[in-house]
Amino acid sequence: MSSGTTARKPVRRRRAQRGSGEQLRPEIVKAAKDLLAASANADAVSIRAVAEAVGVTPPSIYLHFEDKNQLLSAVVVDVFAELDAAMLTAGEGVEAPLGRLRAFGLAYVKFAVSHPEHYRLATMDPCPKPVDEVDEVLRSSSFVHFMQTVVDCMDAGIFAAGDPLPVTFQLWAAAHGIASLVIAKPYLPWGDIEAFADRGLCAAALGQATGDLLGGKPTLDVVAAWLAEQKGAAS
Amino acid sequence: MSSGTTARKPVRRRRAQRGSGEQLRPEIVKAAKDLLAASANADAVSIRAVAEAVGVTPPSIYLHFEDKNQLLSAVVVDVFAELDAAMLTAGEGVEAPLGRLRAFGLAYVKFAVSHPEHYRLATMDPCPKPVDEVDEVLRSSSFVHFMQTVVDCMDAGIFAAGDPLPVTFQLWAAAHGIASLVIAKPYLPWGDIEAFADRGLCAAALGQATGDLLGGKPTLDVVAAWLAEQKGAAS
DNA sequence: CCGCTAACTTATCGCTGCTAACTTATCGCC
DNA sequence: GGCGATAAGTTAGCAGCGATAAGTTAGCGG
Repeated sequence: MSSGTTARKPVRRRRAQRGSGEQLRPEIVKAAKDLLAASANADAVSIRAVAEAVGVTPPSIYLHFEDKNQLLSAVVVDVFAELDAAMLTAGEGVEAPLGRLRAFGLAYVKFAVSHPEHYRLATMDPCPKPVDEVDEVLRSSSFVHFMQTVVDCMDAGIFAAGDPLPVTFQLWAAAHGIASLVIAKPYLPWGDIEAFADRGLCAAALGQATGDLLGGKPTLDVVAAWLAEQKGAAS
Repeated sequence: MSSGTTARKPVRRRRAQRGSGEQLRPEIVKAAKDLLAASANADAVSIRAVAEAVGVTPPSIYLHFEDKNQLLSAVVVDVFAELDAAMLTAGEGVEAPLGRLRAFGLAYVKFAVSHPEHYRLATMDPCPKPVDEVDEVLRSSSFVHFMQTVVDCMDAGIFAAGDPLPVTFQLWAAAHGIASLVIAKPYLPWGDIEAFADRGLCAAALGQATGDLLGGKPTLDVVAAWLAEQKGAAS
């Protein structure tokens, strides 16, 4: 009877058409992603929970993913695509390279704060992935777009010309530091998070540019002297 | 027979003295910490594994810790103490405030890279902790020492005088960004990690100081103009 | 209508965190 | 020495986890 008190699965999927077994896969990924977003702690995303959300029994998951890590990796790919879209939207129509860099960074942090569990999974969890993850990261859309903007900044004379990769890493680390710290310790008095992020990102870019001005790798004395000089000139 | 193939526990602790049940607690923490350091993935630290390492049965753990999270929290406290010690050692004898700041930051990143699983547990895992964790973080030794050095930098005129907390947060985020990203994506071509950290930390400090010079919260135009001006003056 | 097989299920294993209930060693005390 | 009291630690077991082996069912070609 339909109103039974047993915990029988309420909704059972119809079996897929003969050739279209693959249609279940994206549904599984979406269910896992939604489950991750809905529950604060990541280990609430169990194979069993995902299976029930999709309306299928747990072993069916393994017809589409080798193990749980592969499923989560698929979720991560999805998350990165979403992040890239958010960044592109934020940078749309911003002509100045430095402005676009800022827009990207702010969008990055904003995305992380809005989807903390997704961001945590994508960037903080020890996710054993396939071999060529180097390429997967370095060629991901968001990273490529970000680095291209760094190149634009170099062309505009904002950063010293050279290999954009280290600078991109530095700015990425700055954005990630803000995002991950705010996510990991949300109870600390950060104040307005967007303002905090803006200040940190601006400082990072400014610091990189200024470091270039001082000759790439300035000694502490040079930095201190320069700061004193600037301070004197400003007053 | 003593050489049987059964998985019988090889070492069984002697029962503790009557009043000294508490002596097991630090041993449990140490075992958990060592286990975490030895195994790459954090969930290899199971109650059963810890119990066996100490030479005790699993339920005995619960005589000293309410649950697994409490045990891990105790490990985190230990880790933070170790981090603070490392930072203090690194800053010892460095008189210049900016130099001490740099020494602290480098020691911070170095510690994180040397003890990735410890650092991950302490700063990246969603650790449900007791109520007043705000105080626990803000009054932890390492944070206090770090912020004091920021104050020293303000007194020395390196940073604009004011509330040291936001600046400390910013610099912490910079250090954490570098540390956590290097830990999370160790396969990326960071180059020499200490150099990368030095550059990022220097840039962060420089960026904060320069941001102050430009009036606290400069607009993009001001920043771009200032950079162009500096560039012109330098050439 | 039949057999093949893709798609999915049932049943189960070994593991986990955790708990209830039991045992044992050590203590002060007589 | 013997004796309860109780701290310290055990055995046995629960529910839930990821994962697998083996069975079942539905749809399609012939």
